[in-house]
Amino acid sequence: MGNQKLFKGSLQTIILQLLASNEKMYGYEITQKVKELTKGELNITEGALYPALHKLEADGLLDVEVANVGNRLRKYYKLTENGSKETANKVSEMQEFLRTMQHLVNPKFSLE
Amino acid sequence: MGNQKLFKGSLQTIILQLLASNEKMYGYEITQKVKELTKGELNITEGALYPALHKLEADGLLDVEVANVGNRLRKYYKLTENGSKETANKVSEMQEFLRTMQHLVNPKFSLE
DNA sequence: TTTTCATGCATAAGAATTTTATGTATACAT
DNA sequence: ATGTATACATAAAATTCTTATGCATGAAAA
Repeated sequence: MGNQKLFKGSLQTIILQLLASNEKMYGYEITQKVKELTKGELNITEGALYPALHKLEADGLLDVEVANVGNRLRKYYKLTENGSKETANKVSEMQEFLRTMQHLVNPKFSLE
Repeated sequence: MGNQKLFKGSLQTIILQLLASNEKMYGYEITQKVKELTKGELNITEGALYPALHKLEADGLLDVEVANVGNRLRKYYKLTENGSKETANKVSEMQEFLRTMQHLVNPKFSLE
């Protein structure tokens, strides 16, 4: 953490990209997966995650499927057809953003 | 533009990094330099820039020097000693952030 | 056995950062 | 005259997130 604020605006893209490679996931699973993949560097808070999932669903990018596992509730999310298209767009934008930022922040930038 | 929102939280770091490689700059110059360096991809708005500069100054990271050029006012900003340290920190955080995001968004991520 | 931790969902208040919309002013070009 | 570039500034609104709660199950630790 510490640079958590830098992730502002990238949560949707992260969720979509995870669902592009995992078919279906539920909220808590997403938080754990992100923590694992980033070695604890990024912790998605529930206060950010659940509203984001609801918005993606409202925008038609995700479908929900409620399941009962043991005595616990799970809401599995997966990409809709339109969600897959938007994922491709958003991931491209993210990569372009990363290239741009790297150009600005790279040490060799000092020489230009 | 389009991915402008992704830059949320990175404006301070961009300003500091520019001042780390340019000694002193004024607000309008910063907007033009960023536009040039990113080939128009990133446009810093004045409504974001000026409050950010004032905050960096208030936090003791920047010093101001007012100048008159022609009949126009310019406020030149430069890093304080403490500002240079903070720049190093923030740039490191940014690079760590970029690595993390690239790991999450990279195509090969789908294979993990 | 009671308190803590992990799982699993959710929302609301507040903070931080940005966009959008203005406002002022000089000066050159159309 | 009107627009465009330069140069500063602020205020209202939007966006996105953090922090603080709340509910509920179940296992482990104290």
